Amino acid sequence: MTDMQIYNTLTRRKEPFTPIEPGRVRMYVCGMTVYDYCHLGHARVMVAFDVITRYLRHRGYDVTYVRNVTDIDDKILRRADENGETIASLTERMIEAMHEDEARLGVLAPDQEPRATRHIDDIIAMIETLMAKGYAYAADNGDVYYRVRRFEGYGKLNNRDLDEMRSGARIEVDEHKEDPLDFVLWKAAKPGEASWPSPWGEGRPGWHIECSAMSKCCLGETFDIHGGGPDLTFPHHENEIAQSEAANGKPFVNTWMHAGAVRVNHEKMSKSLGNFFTIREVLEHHDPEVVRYLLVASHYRSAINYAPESLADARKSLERFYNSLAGLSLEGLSLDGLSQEGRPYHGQSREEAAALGGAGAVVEGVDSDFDRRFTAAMDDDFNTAGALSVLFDLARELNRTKKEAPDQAPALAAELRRLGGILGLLQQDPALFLKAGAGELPLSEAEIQAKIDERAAAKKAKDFATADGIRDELAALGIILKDSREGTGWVFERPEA
RNA sequence: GGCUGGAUGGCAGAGUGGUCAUGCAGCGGACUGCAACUCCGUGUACGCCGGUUCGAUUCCGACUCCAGCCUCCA
Repeated sequence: MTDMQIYNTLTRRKEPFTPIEPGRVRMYVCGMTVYDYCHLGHARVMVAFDVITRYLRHRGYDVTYVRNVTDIDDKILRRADENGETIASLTERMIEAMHEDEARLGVLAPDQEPRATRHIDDIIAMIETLMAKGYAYAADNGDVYYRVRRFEGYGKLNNRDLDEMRSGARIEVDEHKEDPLDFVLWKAAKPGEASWPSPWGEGRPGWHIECSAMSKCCLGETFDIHGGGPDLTFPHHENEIAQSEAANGKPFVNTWMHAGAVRVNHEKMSKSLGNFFTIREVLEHHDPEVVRYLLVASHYRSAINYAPESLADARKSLERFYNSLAGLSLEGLSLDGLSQEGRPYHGQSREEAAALGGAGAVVEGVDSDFDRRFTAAMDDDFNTAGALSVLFDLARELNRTKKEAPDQAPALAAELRRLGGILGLLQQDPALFLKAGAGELPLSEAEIQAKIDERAAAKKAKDFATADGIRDELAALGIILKDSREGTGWVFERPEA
């Protein structure tokens, strides 16, 4: 078995992956600030680390996956105020929506999902440690700041030089800070704002300290993997390093992983640019697995340029897989889209998940070459694109086998689904995916069947003109008929998309 | 200005110092009443200029262009 290689943002190269504790991986990923619905950029991060988690588990690691929720923040205060609702009401709604989005995309729930507002004590304790060690100071406005120049390694994640950053112009000048680069650890509350008591007065935590405190709380002072979106490397992750290593006196994280950006028209998709698509918007018109496929089909670190047409391509690729699986008995295999281990999605109990089973059973009697190639691709920094190319080979083999040695086909199909499941794909019922993946049907299934019967009668009477007329009529609605030995089936493709 | 990445065939997207990515689309053939699905075959693709090398898309250097970060952002 080969070693896994993972690209480390800190060292800027691929490194052999060796967890601190053999067999166990502790991973922390920066999650969402819950003031609005998640967009495709969030989906990228969710899916990327979901695949990473699934694969690490598949490789036998006991993974503890922690992803936080930032539920107190300027934008949350403002949005709640605009909406005329409480902060708790807003954040609860958004967290629930986030869980729905994730579940639909086949993203497994993290093992822990700490919220900033439930870790205020941990945050305060860490700030106190930083002050005691001289890394933080209380300003006369009630804020507490981190003394950036005091931390020797500051800038190491981003290869930044402090003095050059100063000349980089866009640093806010603040008379309360000793140095313009210092960042806030604790923000004094303005009158009427949500706040918590602290040794420095009423206030709330700064964004960066939350992650240092919560990761320590959930995973310890040093852990294996820290991940997040591409725009968090600076300053957020740089500041986390400064806080955690200064406070704990230990290395913070061994491997830093960052997902690639999602772009629209070659610009970053982001809330500040206003060019974002929410997950739920996209899922109104597309099968969630298609969206997931699109994200999995390129490497997690590369930027992807989102265009609605790319979803049409993704669907066609998935149709290829599902066509190869179609018509086979998939008995004994789950059709639920669950993880290999029967781990739950949000909103599902472990018992429910277990009852549905997992698709992870090892398939006997299948040439392990596909598994070997799949594993080699995934071991190389989670090369999902390379892994998918192996699955396409497997699908082709399956299609041949269906014709030439049908009795061996189910085992190959099971293998395809097993490997696909590691990527969180190919767990649907093929017939259902092919029939209804693209949205509302223009006709009911019964109506379609009636047309098919009518056409079959015409065919039997060798009235091909009528038969073809019916087929064309349905095709115009996006319903594509497929004749086979077992009868006529159909798939639905949205006509204009 | 500083720091990161990136530039691959019509599109998407892996990868490699020298006979294969892969998917979609196209073309030829098989199957089919005709199709769809599927199978077989089919493409002098690696931004530009130098260098190293027997040989570079792959390594090195310069250049051009694109994107991200340096301000909240996944």
